[in-house]
Amino acid sequence: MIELHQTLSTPSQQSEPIGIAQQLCQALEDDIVKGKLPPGKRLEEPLLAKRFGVSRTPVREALQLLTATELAEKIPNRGVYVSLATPERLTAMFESMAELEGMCGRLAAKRMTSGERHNLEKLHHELAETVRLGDSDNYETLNRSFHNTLYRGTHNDVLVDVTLAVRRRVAPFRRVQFQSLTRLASSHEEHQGIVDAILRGDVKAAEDLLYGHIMAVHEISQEYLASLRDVSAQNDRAAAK
Amino acid sequence: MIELHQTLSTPSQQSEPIGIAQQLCQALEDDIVKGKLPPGKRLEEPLLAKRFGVSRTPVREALQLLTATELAEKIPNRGVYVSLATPERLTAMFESMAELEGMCGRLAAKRMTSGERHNLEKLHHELAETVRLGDSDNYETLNRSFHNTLYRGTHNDVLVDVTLAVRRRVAPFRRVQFQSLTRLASSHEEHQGIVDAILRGDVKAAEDLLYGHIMAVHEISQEYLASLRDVSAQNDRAAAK
DNA sequence: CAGATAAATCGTGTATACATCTGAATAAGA
DNA sequence: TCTTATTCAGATGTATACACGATTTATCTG
Repeated sequence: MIELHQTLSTPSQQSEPIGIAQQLCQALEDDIVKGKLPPGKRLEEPLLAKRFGVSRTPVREALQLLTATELAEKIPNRGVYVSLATPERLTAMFESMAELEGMCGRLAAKRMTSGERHNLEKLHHELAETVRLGDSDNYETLNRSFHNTLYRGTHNDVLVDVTLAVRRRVAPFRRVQFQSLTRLASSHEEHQGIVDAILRGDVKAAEDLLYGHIMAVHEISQEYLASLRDVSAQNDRAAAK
Repeated sequence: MIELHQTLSTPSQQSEPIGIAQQLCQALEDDIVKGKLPPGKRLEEPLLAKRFGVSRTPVREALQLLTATELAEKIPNRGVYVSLATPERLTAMFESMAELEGMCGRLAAKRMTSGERHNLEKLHHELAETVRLGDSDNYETLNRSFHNTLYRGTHNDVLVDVTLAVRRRVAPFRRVQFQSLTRLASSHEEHQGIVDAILRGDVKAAEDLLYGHIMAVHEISQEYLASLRDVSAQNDRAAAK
């Protein structure tokens, strides 16, 4: 009845020994993002335990990790439920992310060392290559490094943590943008302006450009969310049959 | 050998049924903040289980909650350790908090409804009363509501969550400011300016004043941290005897 | 037949038992 | 005596069992 996952281990970066709970959490995240687990769906421990072939203990741990990322919420004595991803909530997430990225950009433009600035420039050039090749997978990876470098440029570990936490939360909805090659190109163009602003220490421009850079993804994601709703509706119809 | 806690239930707000794990987490937080559990200290499950008279299961849950707040960090297969609270990290926390409060203030000044603005003013007046009476306990409670109202004024649930998360992280070090009555008064004076800025929709002023309001606590907390280090040093000497 | 109440069913919360891993102490060898 | 291997104690990771609570179904009463 329920489709079993053939393997829990992710093909990439299996090198470091990661716990079962984290793998379960990752798997559940993916399922939530892809709409297999619709918002509001109850996540029952015995079911998941059977599905993944483990006991309830690591499942509970995974669920707690999930709730920590706000992708699901727990009601005491009543189980864990997939969080609702309303358009309003999506807007709120992107606004928060945009504000945080802008903040990071402003501080980074002020504080980055010359070495860090050079590093950012280098990543930007490597990104150009992936755009030329249309290599969206590597673009996503390098793009992550690009933004990470910005965050760390603030020289504020807590701010880095906070920003990364929010990014994990929006990541599901950001990911879809990379499927469009035209978006890839315009994203890279925006990066150009950002890098310029950072290199010349233009605090205000860095902040504003980064804010816009994130908000540009907002609309795209809303369309994606709408398409998910269509899929969900289809599933509902199929289930009602 | 090890002093047992007489009760796990907190005297205040015991009304709502809260889980054991959360109570353990709270207790551990307090112990960490008060220096009973020094940074770097290993938190061993069997020990804590005995100490609180419960099994390892809820203890593990509590530790996971702790690590989610970054007050402790977990190394796979090697246990959970109390995070280090260096002066640099403290500065980073306060800077992040100040930036976030400023951000919230800016958005709140722009978006709060007249009802919300009125509510903020009302809380401000109630705070004035506690200052007059020197009632630091109620000041802390009302102060929390005051800032919560600001956060919610952004009309952005995610931003509220993020800000609250960081506040939980700095809360330990903010708390000490309320022990000083002079700080209570100056804190309230700063609130006055903030309320004025919000009421007249002065976006920039609200942001700047809130940034300063948080950073004012920074120095006080650094002194507190220094005093904690003294205590820790004394403990070390006593243990070495 | 509608509403309320009681019993059964199922999931969560907690405790206990077992497996695996880590760090250290000890023993063996050079 | 120092280095290295091995063993061993203890903690973490996982599985299983039990207690509690909630929800649902069935029964009873009006």
